[in-house]
Amino acid sequence: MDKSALVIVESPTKAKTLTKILGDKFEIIPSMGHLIDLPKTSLGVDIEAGFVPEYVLISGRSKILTQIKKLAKEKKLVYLATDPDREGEAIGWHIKENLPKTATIKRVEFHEITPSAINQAFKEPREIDMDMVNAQQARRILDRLVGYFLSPLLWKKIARGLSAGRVQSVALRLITEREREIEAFKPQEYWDIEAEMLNKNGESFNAKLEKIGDKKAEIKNQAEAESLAEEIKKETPFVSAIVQKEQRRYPFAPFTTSTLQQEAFNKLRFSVAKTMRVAQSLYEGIDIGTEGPVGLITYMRTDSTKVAKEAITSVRAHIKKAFGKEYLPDEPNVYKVKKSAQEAHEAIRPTAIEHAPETVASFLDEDQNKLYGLIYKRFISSQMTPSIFKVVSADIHAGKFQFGATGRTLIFDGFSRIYEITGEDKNKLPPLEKNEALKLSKLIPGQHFTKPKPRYSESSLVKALEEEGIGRPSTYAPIIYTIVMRDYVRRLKGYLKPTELGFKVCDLLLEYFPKVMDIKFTAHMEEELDEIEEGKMKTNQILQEFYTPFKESLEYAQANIKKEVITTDEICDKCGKPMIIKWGRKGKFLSCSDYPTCKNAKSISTGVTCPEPGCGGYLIERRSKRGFFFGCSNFPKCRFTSRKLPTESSEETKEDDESSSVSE
DNA sequence: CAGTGAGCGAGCTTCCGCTTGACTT
Repeated sequence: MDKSALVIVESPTKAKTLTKILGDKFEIIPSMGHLIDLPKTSLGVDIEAGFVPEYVLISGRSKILTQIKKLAKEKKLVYLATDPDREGEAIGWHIKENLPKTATIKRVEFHEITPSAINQAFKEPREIDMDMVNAQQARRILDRLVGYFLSPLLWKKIARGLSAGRVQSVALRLITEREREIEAFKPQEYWDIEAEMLNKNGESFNAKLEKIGDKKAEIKNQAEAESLAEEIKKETPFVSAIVQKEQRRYPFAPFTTSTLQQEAFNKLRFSVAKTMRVAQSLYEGIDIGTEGPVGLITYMRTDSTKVAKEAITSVRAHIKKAFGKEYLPDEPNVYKVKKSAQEAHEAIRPTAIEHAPETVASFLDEDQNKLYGLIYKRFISSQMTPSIFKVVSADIHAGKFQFGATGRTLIFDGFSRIYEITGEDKNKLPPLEKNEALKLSKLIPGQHFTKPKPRYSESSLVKALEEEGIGRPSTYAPIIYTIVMRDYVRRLKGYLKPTELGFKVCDLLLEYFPKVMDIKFTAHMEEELDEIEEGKMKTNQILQEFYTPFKESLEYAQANIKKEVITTDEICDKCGKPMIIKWGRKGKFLSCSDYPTCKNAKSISTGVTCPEPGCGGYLIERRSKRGFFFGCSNFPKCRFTSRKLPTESSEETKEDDESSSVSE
C-alpha cells in the first residue's frame, strides 16, 4: 500500500467512483454522513456559557472514525472531500478535530463527479471554512433548542412521546390549515353554457359563452341558464374575430429530489419513500451484464438542476443522432436554480446516455424500470427544443352574446416526443373565417360547483415545503414519516389528513409559539445563516436573538397551558366513575378518572365487531413499531389483524404506515 | 419486505441533517 494520502468522502458510491478516477494515488474512504453530533439524550447545549455545543461520537460510528484515525496516522496527508455544502463542511471539520495533530489536513471541493472537476479540485485544495461550519452549528443548535424544549412541553401538556420541530411543525401547520379551509368551504353553484356550432361546411365545434354585452357571463342557477339559452336561440351567430398564434412549450428542467418525488407520484403513484428507495438502488449500482455493477443515475438527494459539461456534450450528440438537428437547440438549455439551493450535487440524471431504458430493462425490476425511464427521458428532453402549438382563438357574436372557441394543434413535437406533457388540451377547430355566418346546432347548459383546494398529497406537501425553503432533499421523506408516526396526520387514499391530535398539537404551538410556526421562519433563519457564512454575524448573536423571546414564550406556556382531560361516556366497571382517554407508550387507552386509586384500564374499541366467525370480539386500533393496524379484543385467542377497518365507511379507515398506500 | 400485539400510568419519549447497514440490546 503505497498510496500517498487519505481522501474522505461521504457516500460509499462516491468513494468507488473516485477510486476509478484517482487511480492508485489515494486511499479513499466514506464517512457515511455525520460522525459527530449533539448527544441524543440531553440538550447538549450550554446556554449560559454562550450556546456551547457538546459534541459526542454518534453511536455506531466509532468503527469508521477509528479507521479514519488509523489511516490518517499512516498517510500523514488527508484530503477532506466531503460534500461542498454547509453540512459537508461541518462533517469535514468534525473529522479534522478528531485527527492526530501530526497529519496535514486539506479541504477539496468539487460539484460534479467527473475527472476534470475532481482533478482540478485536488490542484487547489483549501482550508476548512470556519464561517460555513459556524453557520451549520447555528442551524444545528437552533433546531436542537426548538425540538428539545418544545417536545417535552407537549409531553407535559398533551401526551407522552410527541414531538415538535422547526420543520415538522410547520409541515403539520400546512396540512391542518388546508383541512380547516376544506371544512369551512361552502360550494357555490354556477353554470356555464356551451354551444355546438357549425361552420359553413357543416363542420361542428364547441364554443363557450364568455360575455353578455361588456360583462363577463356569470350564471348562478338553472333558471338563469335556461332563460339565457332561450334568448341565445333567437340570435344568429357569426365569427367576429379570429386570431392565430404560435405557442411554445419549453421542456422541464432535469430532476431534483423534490421534482422527482412529485413526478413519480403524479405519473407512477409512487410514495415519496418508495421513490427514494428505488432511486437509491439505481444510484448504488446494478449488474447490467458485461460491466459488473454500474450506478445508473447520479446522486438522488440534490437541490440543483445543474448538469456536468461532459453530460451535456453527450446528450446533445445523442439528440442530434437519434432525433435530428431540429430537436437540438443551438445552445444547451440552462435552468434557473432556486436561491435557497446549496448545489452540492448535480441534477438527477442517467450516468451514461448509452444506458437507454430498453437496453437495461431486463436487469431491472418493474419499479426500477419505471423510475429509471422517467429520469432518463426527463434528462434527454431537458436538452431538446420546445414543442410548438398552433393556437387559433375565435370570438363569436350572437346578438349581445359573445362566445369563445380555441383550437390547439401540435405542429412540432420537440421535447414532448419523448416526455409526455400531462394536462395539455389539444382541441381541434375546423377552418373559420372572419364574419363567417355560423349555425347554432345545440346549447348545453352545465351545472358546476366551486371546489375547495384538495388536501396535500405527500408530493404536493414536498413541493410546498421546498417552495418555502423548509427541509432539505435528504429530509423530505423522513418529515412525512415523522408526522404520520406521531399520528398527527394519516394517509387517506394518498392524501394527508390531520388527526384530532394533530390539530391539538398544532393549535397549541400556534397560540404560544407563533414565531416558530411562521412559514417564513426558516427563510429568515437561512438569511441569518448566510450572514454567518459571510462573516457578518456571530453564531452566538443569532442564537441569543432567537432564544431570549423563545425562553419567555416557553415559560409563559409552561405556566398557562392546562393539561386537559378528555372525558368519555364510558363508565368504569370497577368503581362506576367516568373513564378518560390517556396516551401511553402504545397509543390511546381508557383509564378510570380516579387513577391511581382505581387502576382500571381498557382498550378503546372501534365499535366494529371482529369478522372472524364465532369470535364475537371487537376490533381495537393497535400501534406497533411499524405503524397502525387493527387487532381483535380477544387476542391472543383470536389473532385477527387487518390494516383497514372491514367496513364501507372508508373515511376513517387507516391506510398505510410507510410506503405502499399509493404505490401498489 | 411482511406482519405487527399480550398492558398501557414514576421512568421514559424529542430536533434536523448527513449517510447506509443489519455484531444484538
